[in-house]
Amino acid sequence: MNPQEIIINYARKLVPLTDEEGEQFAAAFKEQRVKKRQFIIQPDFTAKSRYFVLNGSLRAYVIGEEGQDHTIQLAVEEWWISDYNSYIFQQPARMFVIAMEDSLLLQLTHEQESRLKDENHKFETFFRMLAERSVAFMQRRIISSLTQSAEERYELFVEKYPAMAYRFPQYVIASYLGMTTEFLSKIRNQRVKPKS
Amino acid sequence: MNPQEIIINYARKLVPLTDEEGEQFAAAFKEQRVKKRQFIIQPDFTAKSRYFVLNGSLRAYVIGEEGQDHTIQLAVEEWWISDYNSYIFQQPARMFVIAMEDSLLLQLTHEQESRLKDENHKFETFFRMLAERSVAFMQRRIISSLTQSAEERYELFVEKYPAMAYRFPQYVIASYLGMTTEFLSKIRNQRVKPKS
DNA sequence: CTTCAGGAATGAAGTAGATTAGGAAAAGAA
DNA sequence: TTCTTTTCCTAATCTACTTCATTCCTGAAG
Repeated sequence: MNPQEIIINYARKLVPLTDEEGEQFAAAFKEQRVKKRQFIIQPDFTAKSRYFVLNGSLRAYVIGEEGQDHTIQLAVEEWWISDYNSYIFQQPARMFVIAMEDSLLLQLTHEQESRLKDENHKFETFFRMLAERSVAFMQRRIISSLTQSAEERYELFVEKYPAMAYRFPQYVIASYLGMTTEFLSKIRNQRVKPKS
Repeated sequence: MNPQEIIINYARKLVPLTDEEGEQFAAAFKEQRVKKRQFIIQPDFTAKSRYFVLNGSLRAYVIGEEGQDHTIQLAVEEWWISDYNSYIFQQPARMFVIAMEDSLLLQLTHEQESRLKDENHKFETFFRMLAERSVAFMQRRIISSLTQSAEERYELFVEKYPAMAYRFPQYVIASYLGMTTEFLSKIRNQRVKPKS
């Protein structure tokens, strides 16, 4: 499947599109290849685009006071990534977004997205649904952080996203789940051992 | 200002509406009075509506394994509240939503919202923007929970929402910020003392 | 006025998870 | 291959925060 087909297919999971609408939608995106460790978003610059991952993986993070990094979002195939606070309000970003592997992305600029939404009600609906899904996703993450222990959060994560749990290095998972890499190491090895 | 004017005014902060469109928008809502401690959403029932607060205050929370409650969302005048995971996907709720004071709400059912979005592109835009703002808001909360200590989270909260910080009982604020009421008490009293 | 319930304060003891510091593997790069 | 960098592990110590237990405070209801 080529990139255009993939993004059209994806969009059709949320809204029905004619072939013509599909093409119109896909035409708003631009393919972008990024190499491992390349940044696509950096603090103080406004995030002009959001990105859809065709293949590869990325990570959004912020740097805390004492230099530790905290993973805000992860993305693999068929996920979106950006600094949304920056993208939505077109304000300077706080986050880094970096490629974890050589990746192929579809870039959608804020302008192109606006144009799409103006052109066709269905595209507006699409982005509304996308945002609502993010809300639901983030709410689950907030609930998890409020109600669960580090170990429970990790188990839930592995259960829901087994592919991610081994694709990203451990320090990334740990900082995504809000714990240190040392502690995650402990949890992982406790889980394996019990062969009594 | 009457309830209709308030909600129209509110909507106009996000999208321009003619007087006629404003009326059409407001007509989709139904006023609802709730008394302190009354539930408007309960686990296992599907959240049929979302609510806009005209006056009063509400709180959404989940009950953890050991019976502690965790505040997921707070709402005062001009805020919205519901169990969004339930509302958006029309699935059984996990949360309680309860009135903290006698309150006056505008209820918008899922059906009425759908009708609005179908009738006029502008309403679809409105709800898209609402969802995007939630995304940004929740992202900030996630960042705060990952990067800040209990004390820092509280200080940020007081700074951004000073009105809420004293309107809600302390145990509510504490469980919203992810700490115990005892610990918040300690933080508060440390902050006041230093008169050296 | 009491009585009672919801909420807040305080302090002692316990613990989940962080920090620190060491080194061992993987995995790239040369 | 060898060198370098990145990632992971182990274990001891430390601390931010929880738990538990008790007392205090306030306002509303009788």
